[in-house]
Amino acid sequence: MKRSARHIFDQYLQENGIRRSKPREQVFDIFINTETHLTVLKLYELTKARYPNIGYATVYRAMKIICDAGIADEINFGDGFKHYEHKYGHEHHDHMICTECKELIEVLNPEIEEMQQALAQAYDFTITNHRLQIFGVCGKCKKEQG
Amino acid sequence: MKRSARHIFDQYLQENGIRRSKPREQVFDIFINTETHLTVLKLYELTKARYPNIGYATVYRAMKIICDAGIADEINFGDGFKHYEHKYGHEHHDHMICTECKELIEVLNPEIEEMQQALAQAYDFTITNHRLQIFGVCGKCKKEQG
DNA sequence: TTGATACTGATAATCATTTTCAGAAAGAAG
DNA sequence: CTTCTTTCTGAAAATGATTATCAGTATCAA
Ligand SMILES: [Mn+2]
Ligand SMILES: [Mn+2]
Ligand SMILES: [Zn+2]
Ligand SMILES: [Zn+2]
Repeated sequence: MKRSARHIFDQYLQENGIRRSKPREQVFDIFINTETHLTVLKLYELTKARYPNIGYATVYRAMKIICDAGIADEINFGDGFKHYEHKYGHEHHDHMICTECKELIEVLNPEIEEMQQALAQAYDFTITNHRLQIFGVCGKCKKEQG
Repeated sequence: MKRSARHIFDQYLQENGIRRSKPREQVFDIFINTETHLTVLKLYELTKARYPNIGYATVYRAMKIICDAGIADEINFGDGFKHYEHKYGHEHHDHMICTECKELIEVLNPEIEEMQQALAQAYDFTITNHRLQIFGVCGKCKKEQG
């Protein structure tokens, strides 16, 4: 049977003596029910909309724990903001970002992944993680611009 | 015959009405003679060592222009600092970064580059640039750790 | 119920980068 | 060489995302 993110999270809190506080649960609730790439500000706004007492710092703190638990992943797109996406139950993937409309396309090419491994081996390098971000213009934006 | 970075830079300044000021030339001099990936602070220190009057803000300003001229490239390794590397006269390449000793290995795999193009085409996406950073542990560090 | 301890929201601090600004330098014209 | 306009400079202040601080509050095992 499938272990839910909820279960994984509970177990992580348990094992690390982290309390199941209300504000933390609220951030978790909003994050887990929003399937997009979220910035801290956006996450704060969404949480605040439903749970008006939430504090900005708490969102940062909660997301750090949610990442540590393996539920979320922090992404750096080089725009000066932290972004979060779902990790648990999601395959690794890379990102294609349209610099016009900011659309984000998740892509995965197993061959590219393999070649990175081969490349690393040639240097006796052991990969722990990688980041591939492709920037450009999406089909829609190309049409709109002629 | 080969057009030097110096020539390219002069032409860029000329065409954009940017003056050939002394401090700007000093930063250019240090950058062009340092073949490593430089942070702004490091660049400032190196420049200051030879030209004590240089200001920190001037290094930022000069590097922006040097990048615009196509001589340097700004890299974001996600460590909170801007890094600069030589662009003019250097082939595109990706980076492998050892998270232990911070060593930087420049790599290039033409097949990976091609597959990115193929991947983009499948989405009707036109690539303007990309960033591939591979993090892990280098051979040296693996030995030292047993 | 209680007591130790983790957690909270508000706020201040941090720190790389950017902006501001008054004085200095570049460079075109004469 | 002088003059004049405009760009440039260094120092210092501002910015803005993230982190740390702190006094009061909530959690939860006992
Ligand atoms: Mn994603
Ligand atoms: Mn490089
Ligand atoms: Zn687009
Ligand atoms: Zn290493």
